[in-house]
Amino acid sequence: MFCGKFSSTGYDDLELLSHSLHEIGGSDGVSRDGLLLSSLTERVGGKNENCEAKALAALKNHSEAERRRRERINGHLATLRGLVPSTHQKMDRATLLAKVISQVKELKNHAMEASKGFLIPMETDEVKVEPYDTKLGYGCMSYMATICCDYQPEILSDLKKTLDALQLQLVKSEMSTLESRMKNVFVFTCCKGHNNSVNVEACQSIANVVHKALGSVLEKASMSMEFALRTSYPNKRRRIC
Amino acid sequence: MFCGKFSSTGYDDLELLSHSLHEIGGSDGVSRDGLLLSSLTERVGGKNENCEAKALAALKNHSEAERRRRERINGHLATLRGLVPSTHQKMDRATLLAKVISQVKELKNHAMEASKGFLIPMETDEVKVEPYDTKLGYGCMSYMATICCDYQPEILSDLKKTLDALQLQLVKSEMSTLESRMKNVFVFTCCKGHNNSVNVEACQSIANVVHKALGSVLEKASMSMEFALRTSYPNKRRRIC
DNA sequence: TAAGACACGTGAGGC
DNA sequence: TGCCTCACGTGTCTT
Repeated sequence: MFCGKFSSTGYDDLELLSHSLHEIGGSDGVSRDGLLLSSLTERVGGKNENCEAKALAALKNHSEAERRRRERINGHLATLRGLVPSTHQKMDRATLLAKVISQVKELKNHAMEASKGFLIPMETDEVKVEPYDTKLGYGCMSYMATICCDYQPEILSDLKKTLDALQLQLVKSEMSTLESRMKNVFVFTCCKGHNNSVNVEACQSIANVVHKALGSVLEKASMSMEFALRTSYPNKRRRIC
Repeated sequence: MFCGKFSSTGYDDLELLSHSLHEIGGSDGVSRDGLLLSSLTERVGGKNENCEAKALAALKNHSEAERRRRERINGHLATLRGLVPSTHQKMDRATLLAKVISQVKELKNHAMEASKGFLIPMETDEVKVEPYDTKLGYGCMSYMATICCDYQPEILSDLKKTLDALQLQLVKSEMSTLESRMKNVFVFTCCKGHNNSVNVEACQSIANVVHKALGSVLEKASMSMEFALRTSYPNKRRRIC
């Protein structure tokens, strides 16, 4: 074994090292630790003593550095475990990483959708809930819900209450009013359950519930509008333009 | 060594195994592989032959399974390397994971912001660009830009053109008009450059550019509004309500 | 040279 | 028992 040009400083932690090596040694009686130690002890007192000590110290440093590296990586993995939605924390490393990958892709899709353009309210009243993004994949499907009707001040709070009550996982929510009309579009997702597969029926039923809820918001609005028109004004007013 | 109650099927891949062991053996002449093989060959012909063979085969299986596991994990890591924004693919495993963590948190914040509520246009004209989310961290800062003014049909296309031209990384874009007023709010981010640190000056200059651009949109709008008022109508019209 | 990163084979422990 | 996952120390290559 070649030791190189060390400036031998004289310190000697051989004993300590051999002790720790014994401690961490395997249960096998003829392990290589034994080999190392014998080849070490038979030279004690020789001119290679420092050399061997250095090598051993280097080995110790090496394994400790490796341990630190492992700890760093595992720390990050633990953080990721906390970031992915999971039923329980028992997940093997590969599965965790796969989940992280799908999560990142999913979120990126959401971000893309969230930065899409404007919307213009049309003349006809409308409530619809339809599948929005089929290319999402990764056990996630999204719906776009639209409500378009005459603008009334109280409809906003009605709508907000309804959405809050449904506890949807919103991706985007856009509202615009134009002339006397308003249109609100929001996108929500139904992501996979804990069995990792999309529960299509559940999603569809959620979509139906949303549709119903929006329908009653619209109905309430048009009823109060009708009432207002009947009692006070002969015609629906529009902004003069 | 204890072998247990194997049903010895008679096959013998000892030769193959020892060959592969030599192949993967370290450069050290007295490695434990040598040890294993000697303790193996000296018993050839004994009643423990099958036992040893089994043990060796199990060891081989084990190491191969471990290799497959490593490959699986590394495959996922490679996928993640492709998902994080990076200048070059040379990245530490720990660094990669750290980046993934920040990316996930970042995207989650975006998703949260994207699902936030409504906005109401006020009476006074306004253009502002201000830091939006300071808790983002992870080398990412976001700005919220607002423009609020009288509604005019052409302002929407002006605004859209302006935003497209600036090529901002939009998080959220909300527009609402109420009475004759409109308000548009959008959130955009300036994420870290390739040196992993936020270029604060660059972000600020982008914010300034956005502010300027919105300012000219507003100016154009108010000028055309003024013109319309002067030429056609004595008073600004509002929807009667 | 030393320090860091990765792949490897292996022992331990959980079903 | 076998199979699987993880932690460990080490060899090797790169900077």
